[in-house]
Amino acid sequence: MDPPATSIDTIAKTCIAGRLRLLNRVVTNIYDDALRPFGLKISQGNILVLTGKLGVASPAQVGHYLQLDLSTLSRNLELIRKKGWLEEVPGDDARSHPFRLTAEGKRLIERVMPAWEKAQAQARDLLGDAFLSLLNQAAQKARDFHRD
Amino acid sequence: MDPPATSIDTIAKTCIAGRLRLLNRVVTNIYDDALRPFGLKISQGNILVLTGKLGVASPAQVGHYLQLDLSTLSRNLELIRKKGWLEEVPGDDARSHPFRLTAEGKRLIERVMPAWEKAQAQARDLLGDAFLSLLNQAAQKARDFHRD
DNA sequence: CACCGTTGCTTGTAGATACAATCTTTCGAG
DNA sequence: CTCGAAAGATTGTATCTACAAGCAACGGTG
Repeated sequence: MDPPATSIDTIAKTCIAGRLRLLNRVVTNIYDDALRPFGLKISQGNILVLTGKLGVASPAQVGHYLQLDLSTLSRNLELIRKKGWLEEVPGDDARSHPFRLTAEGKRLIERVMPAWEKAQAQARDLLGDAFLSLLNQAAQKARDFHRD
Repeated sequence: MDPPATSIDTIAKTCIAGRLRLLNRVVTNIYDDALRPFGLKISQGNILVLTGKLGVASPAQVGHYLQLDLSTLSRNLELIRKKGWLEEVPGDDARSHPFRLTAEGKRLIERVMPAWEKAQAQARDLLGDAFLSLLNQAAQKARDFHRD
């Protein structure tokens, strides 16, 4: 018979958050290493490409799609704006702060594409195709996940 | 014929880091919400349970197993020590700073177990069992992943 | 049109993360 | 034994993350 597992053993061996967070660190580092020559971090890159797809984007839109807290996004956007990759656009509603890619931002994305592809290939090697296809489904589901 | 996808489209639709990071945010929030009544974050919880399994742990050991930068770990450990859940132990080598769980730290883990189980069940529902089994393999592989 | 709740976003504060640089201790070469 | 490189960890700086609180603008109700 197996002896009863302690709480410590159970959590250490099975915690989903622990494994997902570990993987997140490793994979984020792969992309950040690849993009470092361009002064871009993948956290910012993902905001840029989503903005590019939206054309004109609002914080609320981007925050929901990336499941990113608006207070986090607010400060991330300020940094990206300072780098000249995003610009504000006037909105009809005075509360809104819509923004879009600058020409420089679009050029940046083209320039980093080869480095991004190398990182993507490394991540694919590490995780495997089966994992990746389930990752897509899970991310889609998580976008519609709302706490309480 | 499909029109050729732009760099923006390709990255937005396929970036592994983007999806993994989104999932990491959602899942981390699930656990942090569940553990908040105890003043514990899952980032600290994972360090605690690993330390519990090791008995006496070194920063290098924990950093490698969690794939966590030592500079990050150094400051996380200081916070956890201040809360009384970890304590330093004397080491033979004056360079080393080994540590272990305190009695209070062990009690904390027992106390949070039901809340952790609820979060774990929510995460399992969100991700699905197929994903979780691949997550285990990938995390194991990532532990042996070394950059450069 | 005056009030008041809601919406959209920013600020205050705190923890997590990593790179670069630093510091002390240890160990090996000579 | 001395010196210099390596090991083990911390400190300086910057970014990412989220909760709580706040602020200004909108919109409906009377």
